[in-house]
Amino acid sequence: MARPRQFDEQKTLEAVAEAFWAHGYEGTSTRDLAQRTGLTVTSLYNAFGDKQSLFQLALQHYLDTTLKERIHRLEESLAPTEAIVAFFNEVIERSLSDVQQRGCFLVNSALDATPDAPELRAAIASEIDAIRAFFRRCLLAGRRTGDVPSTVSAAEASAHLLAVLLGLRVMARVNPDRATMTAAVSAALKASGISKHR
Amino acid sequence: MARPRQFDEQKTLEAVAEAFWAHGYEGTSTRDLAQRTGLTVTSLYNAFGDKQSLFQLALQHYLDTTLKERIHRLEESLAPTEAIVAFFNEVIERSLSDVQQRGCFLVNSALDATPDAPELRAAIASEIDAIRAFFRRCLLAGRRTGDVPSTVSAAEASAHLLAVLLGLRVMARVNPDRATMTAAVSAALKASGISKHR
DNA sequence: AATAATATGTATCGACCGATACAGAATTCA
DNA sequence: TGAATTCTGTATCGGTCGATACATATTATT
Repeated sequence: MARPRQFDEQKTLEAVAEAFWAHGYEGTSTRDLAQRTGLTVTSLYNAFGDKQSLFQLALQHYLDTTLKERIHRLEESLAPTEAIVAFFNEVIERSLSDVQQRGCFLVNSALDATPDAPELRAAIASEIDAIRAFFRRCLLAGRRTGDVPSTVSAAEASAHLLAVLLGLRVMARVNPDRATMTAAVSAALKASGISKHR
Repeated sequence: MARPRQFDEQKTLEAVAEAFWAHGYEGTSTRDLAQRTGLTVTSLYNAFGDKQSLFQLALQHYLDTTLKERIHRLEESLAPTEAIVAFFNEVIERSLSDVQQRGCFLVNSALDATPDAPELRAAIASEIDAIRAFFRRCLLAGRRTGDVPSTVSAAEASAHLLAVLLGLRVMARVNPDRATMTAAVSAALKASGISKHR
């Protein structure tokens, strides 16, 4: 028994995420967000709470629609080793096609999160570990199918692949160069017992 | 024919760097810097220019005294492959011993630098490439001494090691875990033809 | 000692920050 | 239709931001 919201919350969170993604938490004002979303500051506060919770909601929305979607889609439609290869390929293509060179919202947030926001840090750490878990599942599944030699430690290789992925995202932000990125990925895949050709 | 400066510029830049390192550019106010250095805002502006140039000077000071010093020291005193191993070991130990979990000032700055600061981005990209050049020199030298097999491409392996290093720095900021870090480094070193034991 | 030049400290500028009070518009339920 | 409830827009709050003007203190040169 009340007036319904006159804007699309999902679209709004996407616009908010893009603003935070490009300029960071401190570098984005609530007025910027209002202009970017086409709403008023009041509506934003009314719908999503204060700036901190708005940031977390936008980050979560980004993760759900981008990262988790990617993991789920690749893991379901491709063979284990192919899923890992495709994952890296998508990250590279995304990094190179973004003219704003925003890198990864999650990684940006990881470095933007100051020590005095422990719950945010914990949430980010959890999401990052989910990526590692994805690598680990693929590696173990690949071992069962015979695509990954049993001499490769899943724990070690998944940590290794995660580090390379995070490193790629830093490169994407500051200097996205295809040759460097593909070289790094190629070496990492070889080390994990995954042949390059897909 | 004038009054000499009554503070140590190097010490001041170190204090400034630590503040920016921990809280980022936008998250550190000029008043924070004044309190942290024990100076007045006026003195800071008088000696170093505005906030932007103060940031760049502090970053440069950090790089000269930490990163470049480390590269120079290791490259001069150790065998090529040992220099790489020692480099990663130092990074891991530093990451784990920092209770503030600040990660790497250079990497933090890389992600903090917005797209509308191209000269800063270029400077950061240049510094990052210097790390890759260090890896490359070590790999090529290691090949000459026979410690690195000639089947390892120096271009590919240096990009790979750089990605792992940057990834480690992200991990250090959000969740510094020794097991994950050492696993990632161990796999990367093996892939580069560098035996783990030092 | 006189003078020129620089450093320092206080006070303050205009702009922007996050956040909210308040009133009016809009919509659902009775 | 009437009333309760929620949303939206304007205006504004106190605080902090980066930056600077100004006066004073301090030092090197003449």
